[in-house]
Amino acid sequence: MKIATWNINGIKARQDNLLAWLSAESPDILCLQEIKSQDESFPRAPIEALGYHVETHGQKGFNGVALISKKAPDETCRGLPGAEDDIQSRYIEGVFSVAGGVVRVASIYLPNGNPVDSDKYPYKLAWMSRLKDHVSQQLALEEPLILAGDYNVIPRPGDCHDPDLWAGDALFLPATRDAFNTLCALGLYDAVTSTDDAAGQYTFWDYQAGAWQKNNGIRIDHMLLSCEAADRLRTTIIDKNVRGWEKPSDHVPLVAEFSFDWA
DNA sequence: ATGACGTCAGTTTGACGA
Repeated sequence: MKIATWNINGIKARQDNLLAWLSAESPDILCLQEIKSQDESFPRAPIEALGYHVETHGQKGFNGVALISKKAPDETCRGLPGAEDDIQSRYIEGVFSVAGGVVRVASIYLPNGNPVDSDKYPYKLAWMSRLKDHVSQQLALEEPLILAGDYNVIPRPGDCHDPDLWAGDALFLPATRDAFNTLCALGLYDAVTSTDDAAGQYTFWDYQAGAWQKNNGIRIDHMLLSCEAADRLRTTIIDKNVRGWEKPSDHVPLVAEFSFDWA
């Protein structure tokens, strides 16, 4: 079973790229972030025409996440629990039946947090704390759990081209990395570094200043796994080729192959 | 160098992103 995550930076602007990628790669489950669309205006039909089921959690203009899957989830959860007054659409979770049990998959769009002297940074840290609380509950289920998405966290200096440039940024501040490490310390495995610990495995290149051409990238899209999921992980691939397509997203897909089969 | 570049909302320029 192939499970992927991709921040597409606008579903309407990226529809052709998405359909081409789905056709070429045929993932079983794809977690999308930054759909920048309301649920009712999400272009479901052409995706369904490829044989996919679509679950969205959108909002007007910004943010928005979705789950695209070859089979419908048995249940879904929209929004990260723990703050009923949070109206930003950044979390959707689905439970999928597979042979011998279930896999629980979340599409996550963690807040950026810049500028750090605004209320956006405390919102980011509070969101990470809520995520930790939620994940600790989910881990008690002892299920295969896959937390995939744009974390807006550069975990290590080797996950960016020039750490000095990121020193004061919300993606790389010590408090940000501490929160990410605290989350991982619940017992999660990073799919990328578990299979290849090398530096420079970027998932994002800015549109500006020729970042792609200079390979000035960062690794901020991650797939964190419970041990029950990590036991089934076969391979992980960052599909950086997609960054060179026409009208690309600034993020590329992260794809993991697991030894699960549909029920 | 709070800039470049891109998307969205919805009217032409501002908010937001990383």
